[in-house]
Parts: sequence; structure tokens; C-alpha cells
Amino acid sequence: MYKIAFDDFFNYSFSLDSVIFGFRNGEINVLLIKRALEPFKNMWAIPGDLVYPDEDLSNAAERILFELTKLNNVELHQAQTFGHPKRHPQGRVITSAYFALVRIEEFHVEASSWAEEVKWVPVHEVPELAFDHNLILNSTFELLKKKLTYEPICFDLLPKRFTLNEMQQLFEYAFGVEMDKANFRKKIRPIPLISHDEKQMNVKHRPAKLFSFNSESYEELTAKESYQFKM
Amino acid sequence: MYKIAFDDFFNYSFSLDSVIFGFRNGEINVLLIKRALEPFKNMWAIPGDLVYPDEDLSNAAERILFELTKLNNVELHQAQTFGHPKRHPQGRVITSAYFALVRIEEFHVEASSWAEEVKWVPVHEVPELAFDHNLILNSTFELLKKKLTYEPICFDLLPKRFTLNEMQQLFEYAFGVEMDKANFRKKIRPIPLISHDEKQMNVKHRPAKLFSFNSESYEELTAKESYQFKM
DNA sequence: GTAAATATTGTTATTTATACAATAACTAAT
DNA sequence: ATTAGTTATTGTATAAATAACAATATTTAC
Repeated sequence: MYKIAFDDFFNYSFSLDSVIFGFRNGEINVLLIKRALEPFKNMWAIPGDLVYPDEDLSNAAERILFELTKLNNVELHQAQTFGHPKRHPQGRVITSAYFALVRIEEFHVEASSWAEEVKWVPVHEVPELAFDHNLILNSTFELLKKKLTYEPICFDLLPKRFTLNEMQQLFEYAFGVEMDKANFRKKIRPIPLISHDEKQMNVKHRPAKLFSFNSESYEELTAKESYQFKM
Repeated sequence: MYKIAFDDFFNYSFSLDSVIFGFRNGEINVLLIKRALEPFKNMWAIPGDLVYPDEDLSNAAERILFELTKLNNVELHQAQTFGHPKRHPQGRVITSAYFALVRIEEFHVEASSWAEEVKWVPVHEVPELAFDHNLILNSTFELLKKKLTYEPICFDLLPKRFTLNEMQQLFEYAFGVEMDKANFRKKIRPIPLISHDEKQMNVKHRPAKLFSFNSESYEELTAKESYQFKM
């Protein structure tokens, strides 16, 4: 492969780190791995690794995530890029963060390759992480919060069928606020939901009705130009 | 400097491209340079170049922008990163887009280094650009539009003192819609503006009053937690 | 059946958005 | 100076969204 004038300019390395969010017990969780390698051996980290020379970024993000956690078939979105010259102790490694939203209960995760362990941790209880991963996580969580307000991505975190209270809890956890139940329901009225006959099971009180997101109807609405998802 | 196991992983190059937006005659413009170098010699492009090995990204973005256009002291924000393996014909070059908002009339731009020419072009009239720069420009303009709705960045594009109509035109151009003058003024009432005694000059009709953004007051408001800029 | 717990709907007042009309202030020509 | 033309600015009426809080309904556990 022909190269630009100075070899010095081809002395970089490029990695991808994937912040995987999931929702469980009213909390937004993030998937962490325990590093079995130096540097930062035995510390928790966001799953990530180096990109192969001929690999497209989104493919690489999928591959790396699968190698480390066996997580597969998730839709990854790009977030911020971090390139401080000293962020990696072993060389100039620039990294792009990716993020995905998953239904925890639908996916199997399993430590693999140089990941010694994997676990879900509530976003607000994340420990000190390797490299600048706390910075990466925080900036990506901020991005998630922004997107929650103008795209219907909360439904990627919620179970396929969810109660309106679960949906409310998700927003309450993300933004650290309490909301009025009645008003929350009015606010989400423009969002196309399918109301099922089915109800919540195994709860010690009146079970709530289950809903699901009507994505077909949502597509029609957005095509019509006047509709805008808003939370 | 010690390096990670395989040299193959240090075979990348990293560049930064800065999309500079300015507002003039009711149109949002973008700053382009004409390339004096292969590849894509003589084509218009977004100003950008390779990052030095020990340089932080935001510093590098500033340096590169200055080298090519003499534009200085602008606040650069990171946008998306592009890394398709074939996006650069001469090697694996991953690039991050940055963007800045400037008052065209306050800054001097001048072609320099390997930029043969510089010019401002209305965003909706941009020609075919070098590399994947049309893609970069479009994605960055989308980001700008989003930010215009939840951050008071329109005031970085408008003259220090502006008329309410100029402000309205900026949003009309960005979103491609026409707005009602009376309602626009009501909508922006929560935004802290300073109303000056000064008026528009050299117009063939009743001159409009000049306003400026009250950033001190805005800082106080946002500190108070309940306020949120919204357009 | 009754208490406890939560789900769901309703009522009212307040604020915000939308459409359109009316008035005010300036320029330029007569 | 008067007047027409042009744009700035304010007002009015209606509909829609938001917010606070009250009331009712449905289920479980005993």
C-alpha cells in the first residue's frame, strides 16, 4: 500500500470501545469487562480493542464486542472520539466510543478472549475504570440522555412488552428526577404504543397493562413530517 | 516509546477536518479550501490535515485550521469520526470532524500552506468535494441543526448585535421552513437578550432594533436548573 | 370480605403554541 | 409636509401542552 510522505504519520493505533447499556430493576446498567492483560490488568473496563488495518469501524466494533463478551447482533452507534497523546501508556492510541442499547434479558454475555469476567453495573455505581474509560462512559451516557429526549430509543432498552411505569422509571433514572404518573402518561400519548390485553405477572399488587412500541406506526408518522418524538 | 505487540497495528494515520460555519446574507456558509496537492488536486475540500504524533486532537485541529486558512481563536467542537478503510486513496487514514461557528465579518481568512484558495459557500450550494467530505459536511451540518435547538449557539453565528429578523432567518435557513414573525418573537422570549437603543443602518425601510445575547444572564439561568434553552 | 398497594383516569389552572389582525416607525417619492 | 410603501412590532383569540393534585379502579394478601 502506498503511503503518505512521512512514515511518522503512520505510527498511530486505533481502537474502539463499546459502551453497552441495558435496563434492569429500574436502573440503567452498563456492561464492563475485567482485564486479564496489562496494562490495567484486573481492572474493570469498557470492552474495546484495536481495529484491524482493513476493517471498517462499525464492523470492527461488532467483532471486538463479540470477541470479548459474546454479545452479538446489537446495533452500535458512534459516540465521541478520544485522542489525548498520553491516554494509552503503550503508544499513541486514538479511540472512538460506540454505544448500543440492549434488552439485558434477551442477550447472553460471557467473558472471552482476554476478558476475565463480564458484568452489568448500574451507571450510577460504576467503579474506577482502566484508561480514560470513566471519561468515555460519562460522555457517552450524556449522549444517551440527549438521544432519549428526541429519539424513541428507550424502547431498545425496555423489554419488548413493558409497563408504563417501567418506561417512566427509565427516564427517572436517566435524568435523576421524579415524575408524576398521570402527567407522564399524558406526555407520552403522542407516541404510538400498542396496548396489549396481557398484564404484568407475579406482582404483589394490581398488575399493570403491558404495552409495546408500534414501530410501523412510528415510521408512518415520521414520514409525515409534522410529527416529532419528544420527551 | 514502547509499543503494543504487533507493528501492524501502528500503521494508521489520523487526520482532522474542520467544518467552519458562518452566517451571511441570511445563509449559513461553510469555509472551503481548494487543494493544491494530490490526491484530489484542485478540488474543493474541508480544511484538514494529519495530526502530529504527540499532539492533542483539539490543539491539532486549531493548528491545522490556522495553517490552511489563517483562521485563529475559534472554538472547535468535535463531531463524527470517519474511518472507512478506503476513504483515503493513499493509506488507512481515519479522520475526526470538528466544527466551529464564527462571525464571518470578524475573521480574516486567507489561503495558506497547500491551500490554494479559500472561500465561503452557502451550505445548500456546496459542490462535489474531495474524499468523503460531502458526507462529513452533511453529517456535521445535521449535528449543528440539532445543537441549534438546545444550545444558544446561534449567537456564535450572528453578529454581536443583530436584529430579531436576522435571528429568525438563521433558523429558517437551517431548517428550511418559514416562520411567523410574531410567534418567533414569543418563542424566544425566555432567551435572555439585551435590547439596545441602537438601530439597523442603511436600510430602505423602518430599521429594526438591535439585540445582543446576554451570556451572563444566561449562565445564571442555567445554573438555576429549571431553565432549558429551547428552539 | 377487607385492607393494602399500585394502576389508571379525571379536573382544573397555568403556560405555551398557532394563526392572523392591527398598529407603529421609518424611507422615499411627490 | 404629505403620502404611499415597506417592514417592525405588538395584540387578540383559540387551541394545545404542562403541571399539580384528586378521585376511582383493580388486583393481591390476609
